[in-house]
Amino acid sequence: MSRTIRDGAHIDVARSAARLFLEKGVAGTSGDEIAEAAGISKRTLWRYFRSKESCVEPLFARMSQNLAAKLQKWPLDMTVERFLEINYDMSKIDAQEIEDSKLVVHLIARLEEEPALLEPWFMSTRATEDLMADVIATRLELSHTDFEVRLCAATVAAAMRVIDETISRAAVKYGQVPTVAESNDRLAQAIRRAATLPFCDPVTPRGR
Amino acid sequence: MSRTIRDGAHIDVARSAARLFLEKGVAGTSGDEIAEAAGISKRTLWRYFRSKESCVEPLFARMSQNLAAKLQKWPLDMTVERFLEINYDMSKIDAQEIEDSKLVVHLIARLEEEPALLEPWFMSTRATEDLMADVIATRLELSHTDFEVRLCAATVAAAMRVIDETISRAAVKYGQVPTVAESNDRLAQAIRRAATLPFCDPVTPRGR
DNA sequence: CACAATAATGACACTAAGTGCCATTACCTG
DNA sequence: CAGGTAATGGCACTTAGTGTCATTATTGTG
Repeated sequence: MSRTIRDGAHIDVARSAARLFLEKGVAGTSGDEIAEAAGISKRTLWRYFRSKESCVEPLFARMSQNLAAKLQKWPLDMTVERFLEINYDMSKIDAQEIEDSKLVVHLIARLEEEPALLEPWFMSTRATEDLMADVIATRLELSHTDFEVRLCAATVAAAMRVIDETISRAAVKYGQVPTVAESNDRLAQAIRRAATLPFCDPVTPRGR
Repeated sequence: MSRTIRDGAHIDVARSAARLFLEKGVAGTSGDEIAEAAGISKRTLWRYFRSKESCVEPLFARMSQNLAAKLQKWPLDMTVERFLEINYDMSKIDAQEIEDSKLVVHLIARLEEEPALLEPWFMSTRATEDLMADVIATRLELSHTDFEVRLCAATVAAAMRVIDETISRAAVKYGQVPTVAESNDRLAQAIRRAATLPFCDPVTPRGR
């Protein structure tokens, strides 16, 4: 990103912030505490983040980027279902990433009690939307600024958000942890149904 | 709402805040200025709103509630297209409401330059989502907490948001003001395409 | 390697957002 | 009119967030 800021500096802070938020609530956590827990000065914290709540955004962003990285490799001649099925797991060998996922799931599960977390969560959904717009535009050979593409990206991102919220709540509050295959299946179904453009099916590069 | 707070006190503040935000930007407007412009004390302002940005929420909310009021009267045996066509305008005789709409359109058109306004805007979308969940649930005789209903409400609300953003930007930045009929048509189409459940078509109360 | 340029950080003072507390005022009820 | 409750205002206070500048780390260059 920038020239010399250590890669991962922001997400390290995000992890500290997330743990504090989960432990003591957003209102019960001060910026100073986050800075101290992350081992940076107060001043640097506010250079990294525009607000206390936004400190957790890098965690949400990582999930998006993760998905993005996968979707980059989605072959044009494959359905979403098949693609997600094949890609199920694979990359999730990193222990850090599993830990991050847990934090994210707990944060999402707490959205109702912690409305302050809604802002970063919605910002993340917005980022996912942009991401999906690129994916859709690429598959259908359209511009990512095209109205139809924006519309489709918005509905799909919204569907993904609902899936995330549903699964996270079920996991944290009712202990219903689905298998990765189940989650992916549910996600694929929701994406397909939410889509307003046919990007979920195989597409043919040149042909009309 | 509450026992003695004057009805419309909040939205009056919202109007003052919106005008100031549009004139001098969010960052360039202080809470004190908003309070002064609205003729209330600083202290009361912070009792009304949790943050500076959220001051404009009642304006967004009014648009949602407006739509909600209409949708309450959506007959079960009518399509969205027809319903919106029939309801096009009608209620918009109130001068105040036209003024409010203008403010909202300008606020939405400025979302890119004023990311601080994204939070209240997303909150409003969330409210619309809840609203649509009720409409969908009623039409399909389901619970508004049902996963399928939530999913559909989310995609539809997202579509409505994109329409609002598109139309507002086009109007403010390129002077392309569509007729009410055009807007409604576009809205109906987007809703229908975004929907994951068949609530846009006539539904039969008891049957099946 | 040394040195200059530039980017990142920290320290500290400062502004402004937002809260706690309590006295005062408006409103509703009997 | 009296008395209870809800809303407001004033003021002190906390904390989120910024401006400024000196210091330190990093990178590129001869």
